[in-house]
Amino acid sequence: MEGVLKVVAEHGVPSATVARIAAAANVSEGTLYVHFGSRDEMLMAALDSIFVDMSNLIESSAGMSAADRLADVAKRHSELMKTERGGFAIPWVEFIAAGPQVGLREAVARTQTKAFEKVLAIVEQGQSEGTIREDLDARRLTWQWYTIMWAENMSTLMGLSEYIDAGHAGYSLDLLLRDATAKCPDAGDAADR
Amino acid sequence: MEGVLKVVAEHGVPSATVARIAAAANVSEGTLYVHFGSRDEMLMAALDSIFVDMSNLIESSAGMSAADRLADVAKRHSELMKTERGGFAIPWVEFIAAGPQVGLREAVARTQTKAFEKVLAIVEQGQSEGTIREDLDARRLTWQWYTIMWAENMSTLMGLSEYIDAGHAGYSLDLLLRDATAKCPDAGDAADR
Amino acid sequence: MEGVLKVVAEHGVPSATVARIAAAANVSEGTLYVHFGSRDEMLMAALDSIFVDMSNLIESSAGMSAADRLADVAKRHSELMKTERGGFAIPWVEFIAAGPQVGLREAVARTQTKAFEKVLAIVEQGQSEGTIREDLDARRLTWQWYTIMWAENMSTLMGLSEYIDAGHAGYSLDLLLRDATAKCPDAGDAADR
Amino acid sequence: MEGVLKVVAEHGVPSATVARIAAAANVSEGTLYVHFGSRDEMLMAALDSIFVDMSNLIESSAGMSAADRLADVAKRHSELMKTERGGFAIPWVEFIAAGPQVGLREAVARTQTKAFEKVLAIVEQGQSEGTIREDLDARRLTWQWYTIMWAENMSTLMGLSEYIDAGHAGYSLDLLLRDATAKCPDAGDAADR
DNA sequence: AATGAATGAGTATTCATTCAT
DNA sequence: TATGAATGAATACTCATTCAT
Repeated sequence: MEGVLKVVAEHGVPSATVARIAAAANVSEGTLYVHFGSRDEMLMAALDSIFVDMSNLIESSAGMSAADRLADVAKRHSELMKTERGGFAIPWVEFIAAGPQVGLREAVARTQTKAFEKVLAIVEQGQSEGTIREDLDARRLTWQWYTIMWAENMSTLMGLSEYIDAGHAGYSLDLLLRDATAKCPDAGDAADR
Repeated sequence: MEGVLKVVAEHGVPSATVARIAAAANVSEGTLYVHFGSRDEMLMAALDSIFVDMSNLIESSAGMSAADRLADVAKRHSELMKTERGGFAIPWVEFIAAGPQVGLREAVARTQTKAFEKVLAIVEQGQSEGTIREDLDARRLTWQWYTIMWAENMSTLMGLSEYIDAGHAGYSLDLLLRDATAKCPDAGDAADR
Repeated sequence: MEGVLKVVAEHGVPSATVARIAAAANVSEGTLYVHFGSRDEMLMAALDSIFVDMSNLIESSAGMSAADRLADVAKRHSELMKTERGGFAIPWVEFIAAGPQVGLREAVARTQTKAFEKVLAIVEQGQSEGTIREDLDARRLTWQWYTIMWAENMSTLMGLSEYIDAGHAGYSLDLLLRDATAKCPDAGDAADR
Repeated sequence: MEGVLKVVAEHGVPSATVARIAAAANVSEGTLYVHFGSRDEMLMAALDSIFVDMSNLIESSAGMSAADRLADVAKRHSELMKTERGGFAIPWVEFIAAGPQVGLREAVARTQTKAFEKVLAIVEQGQSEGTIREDLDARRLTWQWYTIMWAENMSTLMGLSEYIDAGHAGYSLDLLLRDATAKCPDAGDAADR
């Protein structure tokens, strides 16, 4: 149900009440329970929809080289952060914080893992193409890439304008990608990786 | 009140109800209101207590060189992550993600900013001591350090055991600190920074 | 909701709690909030219902002469006072004295004003019929009539049995109506009125 | 305790909490319970103090003729009505409406009865002096006088400015006192009374 | 005698869920 | 299938009262 997402985006997870979801979806509360077993299921459905958005974001840059794709996805992620409620990123962190009870946190972890695999595929493709250094650990590089995305989420959530305005995320990403695409890494670094 | 932190870590901010806090603190709900004006005040007090813990963590390593201190603080942060409830880090992210409530998010941002200044002071001390490269932007370096800490928080919250077990945070930190302490940075890198 | 009135009459407005109202109405507290937005709305609805009862009382005597109607309404009011909970009069005074709350007092004033107009209409009808002296100020006469009704309410509330049993209200009313219907008022009095 | 009255006057009976009373009296809540057995006892004490004010009002006009005293007391009552919270009259009605539970209403009735006796004494004194017609029933006349006072209380409570501004109470009182002091009542009236 | 911290029952209100229609 | 009235447990907060100091 798309109404769920609208409400989550507008009110946050704790205030996404069944009444509000029903109103947003233009159905009665009872009807919601015909299609979902519980409010948690509705939230899970919203999380799935977030994952679809994430996937689209990651896959929409097909056709570019792997490094360009990583840069492009990160750039569009940054732009998303600047929109009204931070795109799907803010609801996503709210899901994480929804409390360990309902199983929402585990669902987010699963989603994160699936999204990780998608980015990992890009990195591995880059390595097989030869645009990303093969001596790097693909999983490690992908986690480093995510580290930067998470930091962007966190700073947006906290409203740390200095972090966002100074472009620290973009800077770190440049560094990461430049190193990953360098044809001749200096010996010392390469030995460690 | 330390009971608040326990409940926030266990249930998340939205489910940190007054009843649960009272139970965790082994007092009645009414008693809580003798000492705090509202649930929000309780949460704020818990946040303050988190900041004190953060400050202690950062300052307890006095006496070492700046780079060693950054590494030491990060190491103790990592260890904290592995304890029962992730130390103060889990409540801290819970606070951030608590939703655009009462101003909790803003309070967290203020706390983060104060903690940032403490780490920044270490970096600047390192630069004046000569143990940290002076050509680096101290604020940027501090944010990079925090980026890694945040990632550790997030992955712990989500229970991403791969990230934690593989020591990605430690690896990134090594990279960051090695670069920051390098006596003779190669020309290309130095020019950009 | 008539249950509200019962509770107000039994416990007074300050003690007309939602729990008691729900019990009196034989529904759950939650159900009350399906139909009313707040406790204040419940009280307001009860006040409206009181006004309807008042209106019915005033209008049910249609067909008589104006003076007879005034006497009849007062007589039925008196009888109401003697019933279990003083009819609607006790809740009504409870509302007045409820304290400078939500605007309950103002709502009572509006109700009183509307009820006043209904009695005033009877008086004016009597004047145009010629059964009530035209040299009297209709509004003043109506207020005098209400003064007697109020006293009956107050004495019932306080349980001043002497006032009620001795029929002081009926006596004062007789006096008022006899004077109002006198064909040839003595000159001195008429000049003042 | 004078603090009680202050709080009752400021907040009304239902909001006259023990905490507020303690604050107004500059003692701790515990201390209040050293001197009073319960909040109700505090309110009773406040009611007694109201009675003292009432008595003072009634007795302060000693020295005048009985009819003048009745007029004088009523005049000062009117003036009291126009002050901030209607002098003691508003708390008095609030006590009546406090609900039949606590016994406050009965206490008010006793107070009213005692105050009635004081006015009755004036009337009887007037009859023995010869300034008030001896053929009138003293109790009835006193109740009639109270009827007017009550109406003033009620209209003030409801904020019925028309009633107050038009001076209906004063008018009715004039009528009552003129009739009560008339040397030679016309035969018809006298026969009835 | 005076205190004030502690309490627990009670306050209005919200909300996920059920179920007869 | 869709509804929405009904529910009751839970929510944050208040307050009269007690009692160890």
